[in-house]
Amino acid sequence: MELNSKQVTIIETAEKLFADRGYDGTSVRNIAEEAGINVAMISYYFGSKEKLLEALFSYRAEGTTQKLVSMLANKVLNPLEKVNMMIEYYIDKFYNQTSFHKIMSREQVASRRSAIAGLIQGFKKRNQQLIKEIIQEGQKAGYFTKNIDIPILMSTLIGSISHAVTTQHFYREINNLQDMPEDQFQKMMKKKLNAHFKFIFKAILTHEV
Amino acid sequence: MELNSKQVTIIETAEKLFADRGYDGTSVRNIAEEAGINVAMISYYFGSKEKLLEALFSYRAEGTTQKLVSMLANKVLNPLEKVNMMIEYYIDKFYNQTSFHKIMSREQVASRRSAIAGLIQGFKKRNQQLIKEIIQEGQKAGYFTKNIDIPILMSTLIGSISHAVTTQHFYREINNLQDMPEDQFQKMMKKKLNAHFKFIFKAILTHEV
DNA sequence: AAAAACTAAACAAATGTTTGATTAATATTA
DNA sequence: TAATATTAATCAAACATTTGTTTAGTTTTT
Repeated sequence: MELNSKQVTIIETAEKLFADRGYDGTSVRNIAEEAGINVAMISYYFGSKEKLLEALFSYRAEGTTQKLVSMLANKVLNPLEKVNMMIEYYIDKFYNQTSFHKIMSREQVASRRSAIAGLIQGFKKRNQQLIKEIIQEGQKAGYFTKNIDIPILMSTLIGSISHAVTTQHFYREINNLQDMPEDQFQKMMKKKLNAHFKFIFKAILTHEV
Repeated sequence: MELNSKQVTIIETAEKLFADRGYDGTSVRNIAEEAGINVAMISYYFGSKEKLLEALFSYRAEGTTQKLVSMLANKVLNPLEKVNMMIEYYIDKFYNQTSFHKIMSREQVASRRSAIAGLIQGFKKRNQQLIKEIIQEGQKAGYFTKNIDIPILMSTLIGSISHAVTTQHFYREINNLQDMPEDQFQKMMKKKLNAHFKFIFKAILTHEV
């Protein structure tokens, strides 16, 4: 879908507001006001509020799977290095698109918007298939142990990162880090999460620590 | 807060609807209709829709910390056994109160309802403190390694379980398990998650697999 | 008789969407 | 090039519903 600059403005404004207040907690007038446009423009460009959400999903989805595919094709990296790259990729993705992932994490709990549910289902299925291939490659090469439950492994990765990122305001308070600048906090968290998950995945995949 | 049976009906109906459609996606008339009561009864008993949500949180929160405290006090179990009990406890908790945790996981992403945010913050702070004590006990006794990042460890546990439970409809589809009866599916998932997290926690806490 | 529980109806405010008109940009013709 | 026609973009206002809450009265319980 081709988007002009005004459409992008609307989508990105909606993204911010949906992330902060939820889809149902955000009115089209909120979006219009924040984006500095007339309410009618939302219907004019997207048809409806719900289709705006779908447009947002399409907008953010493009190029997601691509990265994983190129990782899989890499012939230089061994399977564990690929897994580590995947971990880095997901952590970066969640931090770089926090607003979008807040919306996504809410929508996937129980989306009454079936078009969105279908899109999310599609991402998940596709990505999980790719990761399965990376892990199976490692198993064939004798790097990884057999009997790895990939859905649960992915749930651990996605669920943990998602939880850590979307609730970081709580962790700032719990650990008295309210005054730490955002970029510094993020840098710290990224580093910690990377080390943490690389350790966990190595333990699970190789049974070595 | 003392609750009569009608108030409990309202709270539990609201819980179900909030979990399925979100707080803002559920109207007081939805709740009234589903609960078979007059709309005015919600204001009459709880004051407002938002205070109903607060009442729901209080209703479900009671006795949560209690279990962890009694676990901590246990003198027979060694620290790793305590950690394993905690894992079992959280997995059971999420499965037994799925609706509530769906609401909670949505609210903690970014709650505009400060009273709720405060309550969640309270739970988290209290529970994390208790778990910290269990782990520190294990470190003093020489069972566990030093330098364990408890917030990230908890994020892994809570985030993963929460994600697995709240998105289990996706995992049914991805793994073609749509036809498996709910209780059988849950039993399977519980078993898998238990084994998975006990393995992970042992690896992190003891550096042994 | 007093208090509590319950109800239908009304309230104002907010919701997503459409209408009908106006302005701006682009294409076509003279 | 200048004038005109056509399409796209923008707007304020109106639309019908739906929202959470309150009122004023009735029924039930104590």
